[in-house]
Amino acid sequence: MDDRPKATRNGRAAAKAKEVEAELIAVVVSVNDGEPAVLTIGQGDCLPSGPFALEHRSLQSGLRAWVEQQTGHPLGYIEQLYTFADRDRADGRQQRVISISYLALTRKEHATGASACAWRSWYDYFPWEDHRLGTPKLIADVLKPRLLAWAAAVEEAAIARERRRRAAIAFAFEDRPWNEELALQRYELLYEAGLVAEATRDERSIASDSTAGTTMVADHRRILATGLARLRSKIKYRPVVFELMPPVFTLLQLQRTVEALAGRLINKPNFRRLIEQQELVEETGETSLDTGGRPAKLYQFRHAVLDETAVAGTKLPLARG
Amino acid sequence: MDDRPKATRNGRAAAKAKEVEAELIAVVVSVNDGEPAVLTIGQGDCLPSGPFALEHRSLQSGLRAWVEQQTGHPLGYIEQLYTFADRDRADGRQQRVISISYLALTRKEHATGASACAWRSWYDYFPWEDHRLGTPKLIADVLKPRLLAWAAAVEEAAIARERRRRAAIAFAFEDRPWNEELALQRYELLYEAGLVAEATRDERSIASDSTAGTTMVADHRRILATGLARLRSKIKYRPVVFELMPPVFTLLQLQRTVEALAGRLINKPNFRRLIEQQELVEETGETSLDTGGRPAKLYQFRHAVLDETAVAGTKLPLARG
DNA sequence: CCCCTTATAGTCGAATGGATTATAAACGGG
DNA sequence: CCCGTTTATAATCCATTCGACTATAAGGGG
Repeated sequence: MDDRPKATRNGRAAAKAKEVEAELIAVVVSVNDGEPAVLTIGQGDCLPSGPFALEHRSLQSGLRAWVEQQTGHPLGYIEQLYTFADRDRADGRQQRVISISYLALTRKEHATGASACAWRSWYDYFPWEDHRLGTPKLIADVLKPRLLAWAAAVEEAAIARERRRRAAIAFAFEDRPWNEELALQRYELLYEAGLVAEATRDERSIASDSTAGTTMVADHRRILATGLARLRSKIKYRPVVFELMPPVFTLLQLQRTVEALAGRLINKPNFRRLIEQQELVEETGETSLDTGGRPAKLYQFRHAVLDETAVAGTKLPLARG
Repeated sequence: MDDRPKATRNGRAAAKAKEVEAELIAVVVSVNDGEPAVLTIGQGDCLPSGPFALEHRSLQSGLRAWVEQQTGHPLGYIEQLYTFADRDRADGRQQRVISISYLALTRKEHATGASACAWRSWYDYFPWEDHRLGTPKLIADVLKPRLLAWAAAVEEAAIARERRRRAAIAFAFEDRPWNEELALQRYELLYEAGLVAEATRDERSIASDSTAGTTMVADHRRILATGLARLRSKIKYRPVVFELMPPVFTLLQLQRTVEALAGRLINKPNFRRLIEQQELVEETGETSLDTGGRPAKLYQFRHAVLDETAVAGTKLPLARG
């Protein structure tokens, strides 16, 4: 008796074609001078990607190889995002494609040679996500009225109400608080409402007159939104920001980086207190003079904390620790 | 010019075989009378699984079909866990297998027909994870000495120290606090140290005399550990427990379910306060008499909270909300 | 009726977290 | 050289949260 799952032997689909093509796709992020950027190829409308092939030792190493080949950029920290399969392939082939997406954090610095790649700001693709200078006018002027119109366009009152509620939660209408982590829900809502060009393109329906943000190929923008949402969530409970920082930095530079990711401003004293009480950084003893005012102390990441995983914040009232 | 990623056209691997087999695999969880269970097939050594085939509309629907076919159990809530590919297939075929794993939460109640499946307790597979009745003796009696021996078995002092530190963090040695979310790290540590049978089996090395927990096929136990860790983490910030509860329940039943998942006890008054102030439940007006003591109020889940996603707990000191 | 069991409410103090104010140290212009 | 500007850094205040504990209520069984 072999030790493989029974399903692979007697399942009802065992006789049919089961082969699929597996594609690796990367959301490579860096932050430069307070501007979050993503690594693109083509006309800035495509994420680095390539098929998973026999010569790759693992999914991760396959991804690294493709990104390095297409952009000249070696990757450090990477983490799996999501695996998609329900993509509509326009060509008639009876061949499924599975996309395994990854989030990579890096620094721009590496020279990229002559590759046809470019760093583009996140907020080119999601202009409604940057709230650092206040709520973007785009939301009140364009998105809100069109989302409400989309809700009103349906017959049933219950569905219309549900649409309004979803829009209100995602985009902070009706005095709700803005939640930066809902980036993916916002993109999907705009897609449903036909407010991003991908939706009308996929549907082959009437082209929308005004659509928001720069378009990408296939579902790449959705994958980018997935990475954005994951990163905004993760910076809150894991010290991943430091993957985006130079070896030595000031606390304000660190704050600006987090603000760039979160798309909103942070209270300065409280941010410093948070960083210090978690003992995430240590002083180098040096100071930086090019701040314009009083010199700022330079810090470096305490790599030791990466292993002190034990400090995962509980949320349950556990008994007698 | 077509709109597909360039990589699929001119990559260096384009000429080689790129087809892979995609396998769907499910960790189906339920909790019955305070005992967490996982749905298995075979001799309790195999998770429900099957290949992703053309007739499946999506990964999720493919998974649902396989689980229902193999176990007769319809699935409700499911979420993607992780996609693996670096498995060693013993057979010599030059064919990669990608495993896409899912976590499903359900209730045992559904009649499962005559399928060859069984509910097994989590803690059969991970006996070191149940701390409800105190720290299992297994840890101090077996795992700790063998982990320390494994650390001592290496030449370099730095590596030995690193091994000791990893073991101490994962298993709460040296007065560290126990962290129930590290279930996956613990399994992987035991695998590295050769303390689970899968490790010695995969290595085809000397069989270990004493190994811990019930073995599973291939890497199924690792996938189960992944699901366990994910669920233990998720119950802290999303109301997923209710997927495991009957429509109506007492607060103590709810607490026992969370305790079963977390593998540790919870402070009763504080748990009640937490549930109530989050407004997760509402009274039905009924009471339950079969508690043994004073009748307990019956509650039901407020499904409205599922949409109030806005309450994602922040951890950054954001400015002026 | 007493006692045991479980349910439910309330209290107390430490710690956390958001907002604000105060002080220190550089620079540049008059 | 003083003075205003800019930025860094420290300290304070207060509301809320959270863990641990105590007290009271309401059923069943001997």
